[in-house]
Amino acid sequence: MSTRPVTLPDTPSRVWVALHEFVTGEDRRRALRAALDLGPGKVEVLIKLADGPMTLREIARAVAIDPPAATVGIDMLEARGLVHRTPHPDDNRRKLVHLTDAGRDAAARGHAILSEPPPALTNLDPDDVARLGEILTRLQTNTR
Amino acid sequence: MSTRPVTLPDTPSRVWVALHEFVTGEDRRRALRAALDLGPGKVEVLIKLADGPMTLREIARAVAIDPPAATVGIDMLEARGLVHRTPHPDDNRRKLVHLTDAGRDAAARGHAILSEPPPALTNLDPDDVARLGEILTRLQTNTR
DNA sequence: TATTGTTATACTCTATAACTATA
DNA sequence: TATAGTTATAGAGTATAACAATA
Repeated sequence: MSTRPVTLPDTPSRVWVALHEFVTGEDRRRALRAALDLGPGKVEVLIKLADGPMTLREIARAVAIDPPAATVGIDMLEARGLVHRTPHPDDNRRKLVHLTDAGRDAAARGHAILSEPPPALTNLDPDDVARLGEILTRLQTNTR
Repeated sequence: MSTRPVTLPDTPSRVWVALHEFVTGEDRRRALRAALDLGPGKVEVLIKLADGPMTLREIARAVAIDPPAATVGIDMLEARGLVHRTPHPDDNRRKLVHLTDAGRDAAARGHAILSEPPPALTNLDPDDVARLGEILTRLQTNTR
């Protein structure tokens, strides 16, 4: 009787689970909390705002939260002096959220933390890194 | 004057950011909430408990939370009838947390949701899936 | 009427500190 | 004295519903 391997061959499902484990194994939340006292969602907002001001609605859509959550979240960032609101020039209902200088600094520091690859990836064979990059490019264009 | 590409070559950092975007783009939290009314952390606990009972301490370590958070979390799962506590046979300070039948069912359904690969991955060339699986295996053994 | 932002409210998730019971 | 679990408390994060102002 031949022994069969316990692990299945590489199916999309198995690869998906492994991908998730690898990515979420790195605890970015703790790193961001320690460095900036902000969660990943707040840092994500700051980084998006680095490209220019956004309305509350746009922020909510960009980070997949509801409008009330955006209001509360921006309230907190504003209380910390990282963003500020101005009236929208074309529509008095809307408000534009801008980064302050402190917010721009926090966005840059947060981006640096989030861009720091884990050692396992840094130590990976450069050919594998290149292959991985190519496959990811194909995945990203594979919306369908 | 030659035009240089805007994107940098594939560095570990760029690959890391792309990996993260791909993985977290799928909103598992909403899917789990809709199907089971549980968050990813709770489902993760249920799935781990499917391998056998664990003490509160073991659960806390396994999902990287503090002991009080484990107590509160298990309280909630117990109130929903998904787990139950029994005294530890060897040590009266400890308690063992077991899945109930309902908990085992929820763990299975949660595992199915978490294992469901996104369309982009399902549609990926099987050779790329295999390559990706190999690279992930090398990454996982690359702890250093 | 529809849209933008807000307030009120509630629940989940997690952390720190202090406590109880047991080893 | 050290460990396992708990309680109390606090804050971040997000959701739903109801509301005000503006389009």
